Amino acid sequence: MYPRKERRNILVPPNFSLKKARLAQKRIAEMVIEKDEIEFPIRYAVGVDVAFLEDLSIGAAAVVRYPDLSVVEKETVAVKTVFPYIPTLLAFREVLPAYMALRKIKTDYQLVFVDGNGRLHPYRAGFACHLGVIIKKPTIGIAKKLLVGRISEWKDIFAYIYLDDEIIGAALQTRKGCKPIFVSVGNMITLQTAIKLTLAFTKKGLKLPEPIRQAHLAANEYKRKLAS
DNA sequence: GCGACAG
DNA sequence: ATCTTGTCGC
Repeated sequence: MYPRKERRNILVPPNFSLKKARLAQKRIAEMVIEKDEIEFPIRYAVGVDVAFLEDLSIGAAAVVRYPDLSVVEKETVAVKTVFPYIPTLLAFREVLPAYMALRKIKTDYQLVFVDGNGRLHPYRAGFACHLGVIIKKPTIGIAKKLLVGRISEWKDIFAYIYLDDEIIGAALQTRKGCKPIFVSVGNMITLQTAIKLTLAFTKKGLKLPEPIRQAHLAANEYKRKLAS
């Protein structure tokens, strides 16, 4: 039926159609704008992340100010999990909680960092593209593991990721002694700009860009609050 | 057919 | 992602 792991805490909805999901991803991939349509100068960037607790999906969003990288706002939400984790279909599981957390943000942000891939996806329609097309805002995908593609030659801390002779993302060793992170275009941005901004939003000595790191912390904070 | 596979 | 304490290294 669907890929990997038969032990899931949730089943695909009875009305789910893989064919339709792929068509949706194809449309999303076509809607992605790979041009810099960002409002410069960037003053605020928000990071979104999703955590899980039993049958709940916890969406978190954290706004970071540039260039000092201090946290100015954090919002969280909890909704019932409606879709299992299936590689390449991550967005169908996480977009709703991420979108709802983002909707609570009052700060006027110019950029969104998403915990997952953008174009670094077999159909060029990862979570960051999916969310980016929905909210019509510049998004950057940040993943901690490689989903698809091949890492080319490393040039210092940098290496492009190729898939079908096409550059779909980049690996960045943001911290010495750590595995790299994988950056890719979500929407309304260029890979080059996405790389520069990722580095600009990553604190020295830390691996992840601050918006993502803070969203992750906020999600876990809210999670243990619910658990207690 | 087999293995790989974001969070 | 989640289950979990201390511990090795820069």
